[in-house]
Amino acid sequence: MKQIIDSIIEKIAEAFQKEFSVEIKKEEIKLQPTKKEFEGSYTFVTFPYLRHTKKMPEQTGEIIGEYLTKNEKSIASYNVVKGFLNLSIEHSVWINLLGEIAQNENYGKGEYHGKKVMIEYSSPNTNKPLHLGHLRNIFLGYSLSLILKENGYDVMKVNLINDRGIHICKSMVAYQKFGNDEEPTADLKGDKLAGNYYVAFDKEYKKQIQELTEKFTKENPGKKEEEIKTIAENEAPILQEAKEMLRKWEAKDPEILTLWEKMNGWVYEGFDITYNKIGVDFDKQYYESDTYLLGKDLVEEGLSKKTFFKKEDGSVWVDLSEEGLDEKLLLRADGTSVYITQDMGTADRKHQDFPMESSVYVVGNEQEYHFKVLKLIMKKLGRDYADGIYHLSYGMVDLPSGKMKSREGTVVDADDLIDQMEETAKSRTSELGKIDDFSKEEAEKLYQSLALGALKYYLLKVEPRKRMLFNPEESIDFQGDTGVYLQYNHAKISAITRKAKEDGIDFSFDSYKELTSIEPLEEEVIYQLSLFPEKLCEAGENYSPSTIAGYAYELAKTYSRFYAESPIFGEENKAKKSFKIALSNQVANTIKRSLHLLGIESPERM
RNA sequence: GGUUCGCUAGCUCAACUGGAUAGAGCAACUGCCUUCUAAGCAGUAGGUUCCAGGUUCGAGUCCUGGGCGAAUCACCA
Repeated sequence: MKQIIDSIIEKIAEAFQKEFSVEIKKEEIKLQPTKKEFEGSYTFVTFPYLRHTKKMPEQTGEIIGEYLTKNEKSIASYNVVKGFLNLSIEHSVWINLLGEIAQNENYGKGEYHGKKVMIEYSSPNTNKPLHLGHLRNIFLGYSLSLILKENGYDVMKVNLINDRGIHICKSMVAYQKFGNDEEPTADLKGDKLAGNYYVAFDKEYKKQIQELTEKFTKENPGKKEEEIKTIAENEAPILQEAKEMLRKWEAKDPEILTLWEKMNGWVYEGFDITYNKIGVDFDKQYYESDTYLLGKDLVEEGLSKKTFFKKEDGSVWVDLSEEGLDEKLLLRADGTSVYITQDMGTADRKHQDFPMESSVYVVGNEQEYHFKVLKLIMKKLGRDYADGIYHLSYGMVDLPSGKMKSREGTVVDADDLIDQMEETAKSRTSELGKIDDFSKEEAEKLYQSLALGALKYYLLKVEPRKRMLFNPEESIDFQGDTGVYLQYNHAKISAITRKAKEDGIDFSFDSYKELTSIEPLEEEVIYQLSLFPEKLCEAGENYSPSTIAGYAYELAKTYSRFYAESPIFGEENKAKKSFKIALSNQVANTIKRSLHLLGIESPERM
């Protein structure tokens, strides 16, 4: 379709030259889709050019429209409303276009250019199971990796696992105290087990704070409540134990390391089950226990380049006030590193492992400041990849009761949610009774596809930066603008192509290329199909799976109208019947490709 | 307090990066299954796009000021 649009634009430029004697650059001329209420497919807006044409908007439109119908054979007719010139395209152009799209199964796929991009997502802590917020992160990252690959990138998916630190020690301490050597079972995955002890730690910690506060208040009647609370929080014995454990861990205490490895191993097994179930994977895993000491040589490098500076106490800082930010600590006075130090080192390590032009971090929006700083620092250190650092920031998933908090156990657990949705899929499906001949395995697989389809689409259709509200009381829809609707349309069309093949109907381009006329809805469906390449491209440029979701829904909706009004196998005209089947088949293919880019499967039957 | 982000129908979200009468889904109401899958289709109703100015042929979109909400500005990660 691009050639046709380009050709029309060229002719518009020509019209300006011949009719108005003005030179307008082709790049300045834009066509936009015609609004549904008006006749036509593409619209040219005349307002910006009136100072050149020195004519009224309607007149300008008429003159250009007249010129185009005479000189551009793809234009069938035109109409001018106010200053908008609406162009209708010849039916034969649409028919040929369908043929072209149908013959190219990679229609719209970006040419492989080999530019490297790394996408980091998921990045879980090993002290708690995955919840709904993680799912938004994971689905975004995974979908984005597919979208960029389809746009011709060489993509590396990585997971940076946060496997050390005080929070990990908290669940370990609680396990030591209350665990009684409990082990994961079929009913209790390893990540769930660890998560339970993280919650147990918090419970005990709160209890101790309460006790200490009461005790201190008695002992120091005059003291401010807040001060006492702060002291209690710091002095609670169980927290001291966790801190002590972290010191031992850093000193490589064998007993602690054994416990750490054992518990983390359980968690990884638990995570793998979930990753596997939701159909995502990674090309490489990084562990923070390997990377947390990195970055110190970068601090040295920065000092010698005088990019960083040392304060009297020996701590190292960078001054970002020119960039409108503050001074930022990079190394503590005792020589230990902070969060940003690690991330600097990790950025370099990643680039050594995979020399990428851009590096995408799928991380929640509460870390926007952190990544802004990281990018600036790496730039100051002269890293050429710094410009390619991109923080794909997304909003939190909130519950009606507020924020999800793992340590308080107020989260929507990922596994539970998926199980629950599979149940819904199961009961809906059996109510409808369309797959009674399925084997048990086939049926289970379908429920899973539908449950994940609904969930992934639900999380991906919303623009990432918006926070979203999830109400567990109202289950995720299977109707309307949903993943299931798209899957349903795919399955519906699959039935048509199955029947066509059984009946031995040819629906290749040859079978309908003689057709001269098509219906408006058919034209609209082909128009939608022709948008796939630009939508794919746009999704890649904006790192935006929601673009694909919105596109697929529009396509399916347009097709559904066609499907409802226009019987296919009842069609008398043979060429027309073949055309309708080809059109349907192409819609199914495009829906399938779009869903695939969102990480969603397209069942043949449902 | 500074910075960033968000605010569109009762609810959840769109709006092709400045275009025409702001669109979908859910919820409500009306029709449509003896013909290719009704997890669907068609329709009714629902709006001061947070407010006030400005820029221009044209503003939900850009600028200024204000309101509400969130995040962040840690020697936590």
